[in-house]
Amino acid sequence: MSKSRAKTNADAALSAMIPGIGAGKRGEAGYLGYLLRQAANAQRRRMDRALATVGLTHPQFLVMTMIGAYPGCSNADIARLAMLTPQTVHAIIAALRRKALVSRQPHPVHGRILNIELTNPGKALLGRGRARALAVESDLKDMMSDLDEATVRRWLVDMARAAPAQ
Amino acid sequence: MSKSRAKTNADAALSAMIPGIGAGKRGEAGYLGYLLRQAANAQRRRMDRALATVGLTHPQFLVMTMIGAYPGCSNADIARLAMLTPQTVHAIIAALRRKALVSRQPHPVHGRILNIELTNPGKALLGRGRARALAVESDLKDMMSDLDEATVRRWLVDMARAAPAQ
DNA sequence: ATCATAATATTCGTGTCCTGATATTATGAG
DNA sequence: CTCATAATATCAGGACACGAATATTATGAT
Repeated sequence: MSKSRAKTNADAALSAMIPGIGAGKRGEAGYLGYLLRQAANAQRRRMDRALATVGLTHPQFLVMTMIGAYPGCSNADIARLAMLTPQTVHAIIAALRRKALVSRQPHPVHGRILNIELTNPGKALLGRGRARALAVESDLKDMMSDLDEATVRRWLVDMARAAPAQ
Repeated sequence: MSKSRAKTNADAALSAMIPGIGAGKRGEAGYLGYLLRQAANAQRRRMDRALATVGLTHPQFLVMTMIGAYPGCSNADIARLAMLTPQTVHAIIAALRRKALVSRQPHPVHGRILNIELTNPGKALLGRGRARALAVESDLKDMMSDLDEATVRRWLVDMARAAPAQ
């Protein structure tokens, strides 16, 4: 019903009222929260498409990236880094363990913590995923000026900081 | 492990390396895609908390808002507006029908389409949810200048426009 | 030493959200 | 009219993502 494909349209009268992505409340006049969701949604889909070529979901890639950056971190550490709950990370780690991309070792001192690390196949796959992710990131930067980028980055960090404590 | 609550900390050596929300790659120097995800994540949680007081999830509120704005729209219309797949919207509509917040009528002409409308209890609940949502939106606007807001809005719309076709 | 507090890992149930697939109904071209 | 094309609604399956709850282990104060 976005006017671009009104060829086979069941109810032109109603459909004509429904705006496309840049129009009406879906455009710059819309709610900030809605626009943020719309943009993040698009980004998530771009990343999922890109990472599907190496057999990873974007949450899996995110968690593997965290583990690569902080080898030996715990489930709870990852949850905080990724702004997810421990339960969610648990499910993602379980999927990665099933694929033998990560392994866990009991903490040498603390009896409860399990240290998580990438396996060799995990490191290799992460490298291939990173190449895809960087290509997407690069496209994003090309979309705006350096001046705007500074403003946008500051705003994004402020938005995350204003989050309620988990 | 964010330094703010390092009281009971299992592994201070590793934890000290892990940045908080505004620091390191979690700050303005991080990947745009990651920052966008982090910000949208925080916003989603704010909305879910606010809407939980009226018993709605934020996708349910979003879909009800669409139906309120375009009464008689179809499942497919909503999917396009919310940037979701028809299957996802189907699940949300099913939940709303279980709660008797929306109803469906066969399209008067088209034999396949089902027109969706809010019930009276649905309209009432949407009104109460809207008050909560507007309070969150208002807080967002207070966080930045009018000049920055224009830049941010333009960028968010560009990000959504660059989405791959569903 | 004990005991409240807190952090960890985990399970359960519900609600998104996607890809893939199927059945039904319209529409347009021939 | 007929048939290819497309749009609709829906089912099935898998992967997040959350709140609530449980069990285990540490820590800190008394």
